[in-house]
Amino acid sequence: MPRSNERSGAQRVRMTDVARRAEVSPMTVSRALREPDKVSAETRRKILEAIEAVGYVPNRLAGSLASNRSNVVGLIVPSIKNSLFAETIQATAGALAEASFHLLIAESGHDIVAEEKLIAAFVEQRVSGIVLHNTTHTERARALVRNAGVPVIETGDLSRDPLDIVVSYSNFEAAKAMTRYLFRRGYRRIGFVSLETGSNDRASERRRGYLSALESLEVEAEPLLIRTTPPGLAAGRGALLELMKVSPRPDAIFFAGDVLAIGAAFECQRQGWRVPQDLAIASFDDLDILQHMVPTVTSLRLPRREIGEFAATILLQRIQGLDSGIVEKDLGFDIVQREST
Amino acid sequence: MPRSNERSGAQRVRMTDVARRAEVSPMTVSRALREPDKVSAETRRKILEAIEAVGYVPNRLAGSLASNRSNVVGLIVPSIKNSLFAETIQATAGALAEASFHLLIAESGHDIVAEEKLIAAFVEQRVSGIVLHNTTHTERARALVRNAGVPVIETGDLSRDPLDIVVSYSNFEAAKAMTRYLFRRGYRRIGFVSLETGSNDRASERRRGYLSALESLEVEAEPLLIRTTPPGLAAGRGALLELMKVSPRPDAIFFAGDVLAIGAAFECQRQGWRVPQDLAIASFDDLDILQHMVPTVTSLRLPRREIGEFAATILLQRIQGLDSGIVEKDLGFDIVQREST
DNA sequence: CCGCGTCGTGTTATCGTTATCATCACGGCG
DNA sequence: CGCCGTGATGATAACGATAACACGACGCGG
Repeated sequence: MPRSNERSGAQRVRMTDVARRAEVSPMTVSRALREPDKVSAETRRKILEAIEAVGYVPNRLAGSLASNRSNVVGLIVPSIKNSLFAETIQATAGALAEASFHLLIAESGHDIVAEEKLIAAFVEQRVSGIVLHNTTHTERARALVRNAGVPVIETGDLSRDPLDIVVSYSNFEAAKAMTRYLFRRGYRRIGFVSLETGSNDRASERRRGYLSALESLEVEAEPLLIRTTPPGLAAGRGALLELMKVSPRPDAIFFAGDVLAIGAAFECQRQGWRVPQDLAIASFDDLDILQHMVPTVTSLRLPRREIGEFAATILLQRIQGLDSGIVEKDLGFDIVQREST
Repeated sequence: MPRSNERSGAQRVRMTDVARRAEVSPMTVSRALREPDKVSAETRRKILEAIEAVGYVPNRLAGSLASNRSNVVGLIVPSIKNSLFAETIQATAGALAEASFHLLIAESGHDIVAEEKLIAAFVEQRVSGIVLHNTTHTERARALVRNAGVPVIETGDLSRDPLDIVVSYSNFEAAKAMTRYLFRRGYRRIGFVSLETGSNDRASERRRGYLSALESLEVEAEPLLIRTTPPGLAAGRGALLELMKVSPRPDAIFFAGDVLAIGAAFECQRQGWRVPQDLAIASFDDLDILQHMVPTVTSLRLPRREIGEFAATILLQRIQGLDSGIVEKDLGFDIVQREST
């Protein structure tokens, strides 16, 4: 029964058409494309010529359906705009591209129910792998990926209860290390600013790290020196102003979220507070800009690129059935000391 | 003939299984999911119950193949890391998500041959639309999308020779307007820095705009005051230093690329050059940070979010066959004056 | 000189949906 | 009272590829 051919100018060329022109069976065309070695040189030549001549573009939907394999990987981040993720995404996409895999990207906005829906959508698309930046998920989401049997990589934090594979660094340890570093530099009233810890597991891990460092240093945590804010430059500035109202003032502030430290550093300049003499500033993510500011800003260097590459590599291995056995990869972090502390 | 079921724990549930359990035909299940109105309330209830019970997840690969429609849109940007694109991507993804469409994202790295390959890959995936940020393409790429009949939206610049639909602002006009604005502010030796103009059509349009402004102002362009650099903060700094060696010095510099102005502004601070007294600085993209710096930086505000939303909206209309007839949408730009000029 | 592994290719069934048309029960209306 | 539109459902044939097996030709060893 013929079906309506809705798409306007689309010249629909099938493998059969190529086969007819090359005077072989469709199966041979299929092989010529996927396993060229299994086809004689002469036949291959004829087929490639035919493909060129008729303008054939393989239909991967059909291919994936028949072979039960797809060359698409799904990736979900809390926010595409966050430059922190951008580099990881770039690295992931790059590594996947080499294996002709593509990336379906979506944004969960820190909402685990939204994440669940996106995971469902990805499973419907039969992606062959999923990369997540959150480490907490709805029960339904967990069941979904379990039943689908899709390999999943979590990259936001080392998780206690991984879905499958984890490639990350420890937010807890990183925050702890930075806090201890500040103490070692002589700062005693160390303020801490993080993003809202509610639905953001990374933020709360960082806060835990800060508190744990203080405890190990036998410094009593001061609630007044701990703040949470929304994301953004302006919020960093706001948090700074609040903290500087506390008496006695903090002598250092550790900004544990995205661009907060940058907003704060600018405000210091505006207020005429000297950094680091009047106030030391430390940041979490080592954004490029930190090493260009005046003064340059101390921060944690996170293995953003490495996380992306590693995630892609492991995923590809799993997809190709070569189970590396790796369940958790801790890529660590570095503290980069600069003028601000 | 039974086929090997490679995927490990994947419980493969088909529509048929749901149908059997709900005691209806698969077709009714299909309808219950896509056109609920066409199924009686009672039947629908049974079907949803069955879906829940057996844990059915529709296979969109099969669905798309059969219906010749997909809910995936491809998007290609020169660089994912570029924050300029991030906001547009976010807006596009958001608008598409509302219609249950997803975004396949890839990076061309300013290489039109790479772009061509990506377009081919997207067509193979049978995406139902493509969003491109470049406006120059290989002939093969043009043929590819033409034959595939896929709607394409270009967003990088208003193009003279659009592939299909253009949603953007004019880089030429924007650069021209900013240059004229600087002149109006009293600056007479206006330097210009852009990214390499070779494969980057936007960069060369901006340069044309700068030159055109000078010409209209009857100011002779000075080759020494015009530079191109690689992207990045350090490059902006480098360009600044080069330009400040020219004698007589420029009294203003217009940085027409990504984060160049930011790097330069920091270097001014470091060198003790007062902005804007010793040197005025203007930037192209209105990144958030510009309004937080000290001094705040004048820039062009580009409709990044609007471009993304509009692109998605138009694409969806085209996909749904409601041709709006819009071929080019100029979303304009604003000059935001701040302390640096 | 025959059996058998290998190479290149074709045949057939299938992947899991959806489009189209057929069917059937029902009810209003002339 | 029978005709016919309407609403709900089903049967069947695609969609465009790939997996698995079949098959003939060929070369090699015993």
